[in-house]
Amino acid sequence: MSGARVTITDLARELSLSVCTINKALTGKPRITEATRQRVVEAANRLGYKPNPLARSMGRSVIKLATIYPNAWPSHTKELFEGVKERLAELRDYRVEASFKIIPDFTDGRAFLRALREIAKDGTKGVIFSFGDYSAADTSAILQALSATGIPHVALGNAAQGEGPLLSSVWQDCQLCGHLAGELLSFALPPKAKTAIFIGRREHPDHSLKIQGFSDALKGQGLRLPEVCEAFDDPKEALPAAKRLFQAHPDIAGLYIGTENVLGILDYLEKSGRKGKVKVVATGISEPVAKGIRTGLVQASIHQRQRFQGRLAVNTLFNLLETGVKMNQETLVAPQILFPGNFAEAE
Amino acid sequence: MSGARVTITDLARELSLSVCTINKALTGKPRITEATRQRVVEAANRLGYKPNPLARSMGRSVIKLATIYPNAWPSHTKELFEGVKERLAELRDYRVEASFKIIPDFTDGRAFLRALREIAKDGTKGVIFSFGDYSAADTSAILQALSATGIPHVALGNAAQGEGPLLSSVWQDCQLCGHLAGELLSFALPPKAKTAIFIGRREHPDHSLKIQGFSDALKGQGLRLPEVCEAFDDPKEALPAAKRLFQAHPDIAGLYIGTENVLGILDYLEKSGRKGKVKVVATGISEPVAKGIRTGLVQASIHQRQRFQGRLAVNTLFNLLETGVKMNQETLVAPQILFPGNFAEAE
DNA sequence: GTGAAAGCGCTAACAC
DNA sequence: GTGTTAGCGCTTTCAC
Repeated sequence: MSGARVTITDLARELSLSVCTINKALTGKPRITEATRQRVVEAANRLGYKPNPLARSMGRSVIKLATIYPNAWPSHTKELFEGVKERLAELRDYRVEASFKIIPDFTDGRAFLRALREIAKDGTKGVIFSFGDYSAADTSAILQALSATGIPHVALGNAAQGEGPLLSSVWQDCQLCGHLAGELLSFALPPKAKTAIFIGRREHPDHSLKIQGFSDALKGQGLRLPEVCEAFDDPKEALPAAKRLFQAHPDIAGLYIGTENVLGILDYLEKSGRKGKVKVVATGISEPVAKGIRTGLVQASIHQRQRFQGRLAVNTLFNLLETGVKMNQETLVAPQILFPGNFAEAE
Repeated sequence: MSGARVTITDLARELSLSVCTINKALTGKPRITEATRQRVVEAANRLGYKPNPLARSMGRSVIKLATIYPNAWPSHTKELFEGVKERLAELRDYRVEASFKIIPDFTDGRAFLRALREIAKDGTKGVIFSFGDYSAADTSAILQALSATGIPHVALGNAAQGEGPLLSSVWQDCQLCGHLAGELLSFALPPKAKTAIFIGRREHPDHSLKIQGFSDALKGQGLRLPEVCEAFDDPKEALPAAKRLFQAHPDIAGLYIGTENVLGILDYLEKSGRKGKVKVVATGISEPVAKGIRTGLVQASIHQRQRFQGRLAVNTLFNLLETGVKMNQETLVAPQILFPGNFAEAE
């Protein structure tokens, strides 16, 4: 390929400066005149200099990152942070170290704030966090506190309201999840068929986006709008909710379960003998869904790729810290469509 | 997390040896007694030593890789090697350099052999290659020649027959492609519906595996076996073949186009007014398929992720060369299921 | 404000 | 066989 790589030493020689000065110029460090900085930057562009991230990692001191998240939703939050851990383990070679603060009670916003205060003063350079189920007041207090630290932070798996270069959100593309579920069911059902969507709570941003995506897809194919059924993210509520839904609408031919809270719903479908009579698109790769796929109760699943989201959150922060790449305000992760044939390998 | 990382220097101190000796012991270099090697290996395990790949890359001399591939099938071979190039560009930081030999005539096995001979004696440490459409004799001569060089080599996008630690194949999981297509159509069609599969040639390993996967999936759902239709990877043959198929079987309700050679088939479907009357699962993300998706002629596509395959081929070789990780004899890349909603972002 | 020098963890010549 | 030494490209004290 093209010739040898341009190094910082080449620049130094070219400009008759020391490598150290070049470095200062290129990394925006203080003690340097604006004039020489200009010269260096110009020469770097001209010669096509690209810093070597490996050498960079080896040279600098350790970067400390921190994570804060609630101990909840094994199939969601926990998976997200498994991805985070995976990627952080790889980045140990790049001299990145991390601490993990797990908040036991996922309704306790104050505990989150306390954890945050510890982090703020131990040299942490970046934070990855997930909210629990907090009051609006707690949530905004946390975001404010995070912003006040001046430390870049990434909200993982949540829609975090806020602006500014310090905050970035990485989460699933809920609208696309719903949309694909809608396209799958339109693919399989006749035009007039009745469908329904199961979610947690309408007001939850994830869930309202899924409803929207699902409805849009159905409309796009000329189908009618779905029944919407809430189970409030409560495992005990799922079965009765399903029962009510099907008693009110026995002619439902397609079902999109847009939540990870699937067990009760699948139980109901099984027990009420609806296997094979209603096409079911589920969410995720948890054991209940896996079983549904095996037994033929569920035909397809939309996987939100939590581990991948977690890895992405780490990368976002790392790129900012290491290379200065500005963080996107929001990064939406596209889901994966799973059928029995590719279900097992998904992760 | 856990304490500071164990380095080669720590080992040296622990055993009162020089870093150089440690290095020799751990990388299987010559000039060292078996006894000390044992000691070092034991201590490394005991202390949990993990070499730092970054430092490794920075320290060693440049690794030269080479690629050889025919100038054919823009939507397949070219995409595969775009992925290779992408990954190789990233690995420049790791002091990996590569040369590209493109064989103009994709039926000329001798040209391939000549390119190979150049490579064999310029210090190349690994080869990534794709076959063109060669005679069986040429193919096996090439594999023999590759093996004779003693250089590790990865067959990309082909089923390369052969054994031994020097050869690895990375390609699409054709059977899974077929299987998923079958599951998609079974999801949408009534039990007795008639389906067909379009492929290049029955004897081609890719294509026979797709037929097998497709048939298996249909059988699994209690559907009948598909009609098989060959278009011989010839763009001009596709339309007439489609015409013959539908004239013989006007009641086909589902179609799996298992080849990238789709244009003629889609043209025929459009012109014969079959849009909306037959469910179509296509292959890949080429412009004709994109158009089919946009216009509603095609409902879904199975994407073989050529770029990803290419990246994987590079990684396979790099891991072997850098870390000594043995290459799998075969790595099958799982395809991605695309619907209109996630078609645009696929790559 | 600028530069010399040490160091990150490992590899590779070349002495011993 | 084993150790010494000099890099790889960059960051980071700490003198000047």
